[in-house]
Amino acid sequence: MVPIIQLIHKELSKIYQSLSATKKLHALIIKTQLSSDPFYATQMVRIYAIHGDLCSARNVFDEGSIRSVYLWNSIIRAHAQAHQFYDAFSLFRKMLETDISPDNFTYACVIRACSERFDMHGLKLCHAGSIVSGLKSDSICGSSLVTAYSKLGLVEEASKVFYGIREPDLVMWNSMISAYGNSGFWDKSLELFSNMQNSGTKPDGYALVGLLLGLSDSTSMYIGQGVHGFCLKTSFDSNAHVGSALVTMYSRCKSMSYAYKVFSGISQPDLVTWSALLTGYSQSGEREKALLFFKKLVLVGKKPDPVLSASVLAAAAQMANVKVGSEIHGYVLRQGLESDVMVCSALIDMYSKSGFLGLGIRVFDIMPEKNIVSYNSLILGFGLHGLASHAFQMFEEILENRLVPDESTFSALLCACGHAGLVEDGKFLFRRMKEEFGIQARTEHYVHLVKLLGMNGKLEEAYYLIQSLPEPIEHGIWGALLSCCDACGNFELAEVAAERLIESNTKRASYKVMLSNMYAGDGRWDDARKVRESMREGKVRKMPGVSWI
DNA sequence: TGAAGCGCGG
Repeated sequence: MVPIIQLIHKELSKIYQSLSATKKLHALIIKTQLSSDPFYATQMVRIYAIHGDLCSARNVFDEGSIRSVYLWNSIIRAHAQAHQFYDAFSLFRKMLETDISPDNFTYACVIRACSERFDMHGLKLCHAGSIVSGLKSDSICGSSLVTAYSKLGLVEEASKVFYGIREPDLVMWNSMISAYGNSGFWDKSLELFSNMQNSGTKPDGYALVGLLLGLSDSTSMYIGQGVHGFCLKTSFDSNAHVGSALVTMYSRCKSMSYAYKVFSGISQPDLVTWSALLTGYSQSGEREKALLFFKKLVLVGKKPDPVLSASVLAAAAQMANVKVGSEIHGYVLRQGLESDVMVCSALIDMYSKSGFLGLGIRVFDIMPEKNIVSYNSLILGFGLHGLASHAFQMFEEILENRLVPDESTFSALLCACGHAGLVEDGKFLFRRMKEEFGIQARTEHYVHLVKLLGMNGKLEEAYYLIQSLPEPIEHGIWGALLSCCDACGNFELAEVAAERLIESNTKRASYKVMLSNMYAGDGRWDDARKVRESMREGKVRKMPGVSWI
């Protein structure tokens, strides 16, 4: 090989060097007249994209090289990875007009882009296109389809793609296991995990993380323990991602002692693992511990990132202690994270929940970039302070700024209606959410709506609303009705709600306490005693030890 | 001499 080409290849392997080194290399390639060779053009596009210089990448693509499928793929990917979806898709369309056909890599890239911009229509088109191109049984294309469908909530479609492939490879198995896990079907992902092993494919860390993802409450913790056992046997517990997923799994199952045990067994926990533990403590009510671990992580020299800062701020928000929260605010400022949109949203939430809505508004006003999360935080803040009209003004602003309201936006607005007693506005908003914005109501929305009705003298309407829902009805919804009955002193309905809660076999004691207190308050001591006794009986429950693997 | 599909924390 000519020495200069050798030099270029040596430089190409050092791609993580600076942008200026990349530009020098580019100049060298132009000088040696290699820039029309699609290999070198592809390499330059890739390297410029790594350095975030999309303009130079695009110039390389536009300037005269022969366009191989590699070159097309590299420029489409560069735009897609930078979330410049418009450019990515217009290039893809241009490519379809040329003699070069897209291959499995091209489709994998545009399919992923569709899921990232929640473009169901585009996804179906790309899926169809890949079939026409003869990629129906391709596993690279297939696994990206499985992931994309499951990200858009269509697990059924994902499984159709999966079962259409005769011999799934490792990534294909993992994609489907994660798809089921992400959708909460842990039983199906477990079944697949076992099928995968029977077919002779050895699981890796991805499979285990996918499996652990679906285990999200204490009812499935014994499964999680089984998976944990498997991780120990196969030494996957020392894998950083598996370790974090285990910490998260135990945290979600409200079993912080296990979560901590796993955490302390990881030799070098990264920020994600720390954050999983910290969020676990914060969400299971042990806020002081969350703050303590935040201090510890700063002490061992870790530099919190925006996500971790946001989760410690959430712990402070729960404490409703502005002193703690503003200390963390100071820390965030010193770390230079004050313009991060996630951190700012957490600050808004913390200040408003600590009673300092004005400070939250100030953070909102000066933040350089606002997204739907920051609007949601402020709307919730206005709602909590009884300022429903301000909350609705913010909603208008969201629409004016062409942002898309999400589930949390409506949840916050319904909560605002509840605090201000705006029954008709709340009902209207609930309808708009479904009809105009196509958002399916979730438990939290029903809880807000039931409370809004129940607390404003419309207990029966709330009851009929719950009656109209398909089974199984989340216990939180009946719980909301029960607390309204408690507040209004309606025993008749309270008993119905309590009965349904007991039927649903929820372990939460607070409902029974509420009912028992209601009876006691009315002097119905026998009834109160019966409820108390049933609590004592129900309490003795042992976690069955089962290994599913 | 080339690219790529799957993972944890808000």
